[in-house]
Amino acid sequence: MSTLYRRLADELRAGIANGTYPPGSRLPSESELAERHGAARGTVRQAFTVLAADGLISSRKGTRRLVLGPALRQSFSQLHSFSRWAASIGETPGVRMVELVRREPTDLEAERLELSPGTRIYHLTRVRLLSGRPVMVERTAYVERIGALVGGIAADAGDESVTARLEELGVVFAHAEHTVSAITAEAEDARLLGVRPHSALLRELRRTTDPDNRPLEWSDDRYLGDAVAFTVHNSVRASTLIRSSAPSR
Amino acid sequence: MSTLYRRLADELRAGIANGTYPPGSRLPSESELAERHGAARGTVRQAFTVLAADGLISSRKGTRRLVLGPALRQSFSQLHSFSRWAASIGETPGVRMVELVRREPTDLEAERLELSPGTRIYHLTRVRLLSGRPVMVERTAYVERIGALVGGIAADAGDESVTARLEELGVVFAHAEHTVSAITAEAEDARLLGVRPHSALLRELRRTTDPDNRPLEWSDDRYLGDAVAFTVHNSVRASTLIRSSAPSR
DNA sequence: CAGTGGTCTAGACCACTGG
DNA sequence: CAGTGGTCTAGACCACTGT
Repeated sequence: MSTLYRRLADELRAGIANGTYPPGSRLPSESELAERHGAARGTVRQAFTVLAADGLISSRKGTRRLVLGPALRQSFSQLHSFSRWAASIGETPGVRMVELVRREPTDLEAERLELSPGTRIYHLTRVRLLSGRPVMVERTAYVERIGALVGGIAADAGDESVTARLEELGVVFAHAEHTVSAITAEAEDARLLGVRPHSALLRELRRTTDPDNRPLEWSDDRYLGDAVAFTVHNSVRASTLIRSSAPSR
Repeated sequence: MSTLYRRLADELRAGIANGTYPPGSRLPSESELAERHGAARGTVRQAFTVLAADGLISSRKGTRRLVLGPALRQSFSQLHSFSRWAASIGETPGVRMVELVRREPTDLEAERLELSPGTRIYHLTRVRLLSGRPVMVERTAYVERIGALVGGIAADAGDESVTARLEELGVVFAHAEHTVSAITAEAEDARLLGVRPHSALLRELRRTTDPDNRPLEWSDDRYLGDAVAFTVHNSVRASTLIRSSAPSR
């Protein structure tokens, strides 16, 4: 379960968060940490790699690692689940169910979910609330296997997190691709969110896959323009951000 | 310069791009690659780490690594430079100079650039074009040291890339933080981009720092809503994406 | 110059996959 | 079951930093 390098990373992360290693300070050297924990240098380096991937520290040959700042980053699961994200920022998540149907996929859905001809999908439309205020319209297509589970969940769970329940049922969300663009509110968007048509919305197209890269869901989420922003850290060494020439349809 | 693990990573990346390892196929095992190149297994693993960070492959205990797809990812420098990005998608970049001034920073600029009291900034406003069409308004504040160089560049370079010239002059851009949100076009935005006021724009706030995390520039870029989208790959293991509760001012 | 991180080697044991 | 990736050790040499 918990490995040594992960425990070292957690300890360092905690030290950054609690002020032991404030932003701008230097972390202990690899050899010092290795000796202190009775670990090999390579293991300590694995721990540092985790923190660097989170944008918490930077490193240069010849000097100890520099602390950049406390953890702003949210975990994959917070990014994936609206409910968890809401909880992490101290807001109360809410849901207004709009529709759940089982139907034939559109061409776009079939392509993004890599469906064989003839298979069906479950399509869920909901309005998500933060402390009672509508902030996002969610339109998600689930592959049939997952959608069958969603049917049972969404029916009775009220404002519960679909993501959390699916994970309890053994569904593993491993990778996601998020495409963010600006869009003008359509009539239905405006009605569901309680804003004027043509208001500026932030659109997130999300495709989530399992550990073997098999698609699980494909979602078109539209946020109020002033309700949300997405932040990315990148560096010369590691980056996952792409700027593409146009929103993918 | 070029290290063994980077050469291995490049070779594997090329194999994925040219069809030797098509999406969905499995890569050679660590031990096989190690033996074939006379390298240690740890070195091969370093190479795989690079590809995984780019979202090109996934791995699970017990099976060979899976090829996810060809490289969609753009490099840090393409993300950082509009001109390089334009070139990478086959468009001709253009620039319309609006203003370059040396002045006192606003409070926000002073904070984001970590300025000492009394220092000044250079503020550059430009309209960026793709194949002659205005697609983005760029408003960038440079720290004084960099701005002095920008003054010379922007004056005579025409449609040349400021970023590329700064790098030739020895400025090293190492980290960046991008925050993306939706915003309504203000009067000046609408005029510069040739759209109606209140159109939906995609706003990118960008803060770029050097290898020691010292701020170099802080920019507010506003794209036509249908001109651009940002895409992020993330996974349970590595992610750099944040969803924050509100646009940072 | 001593200290540091970057790279690389050559082993080891384990948990997991798939036939 | 053999093969694979995940973790970990214990070394080594180098380039770079800061004094």
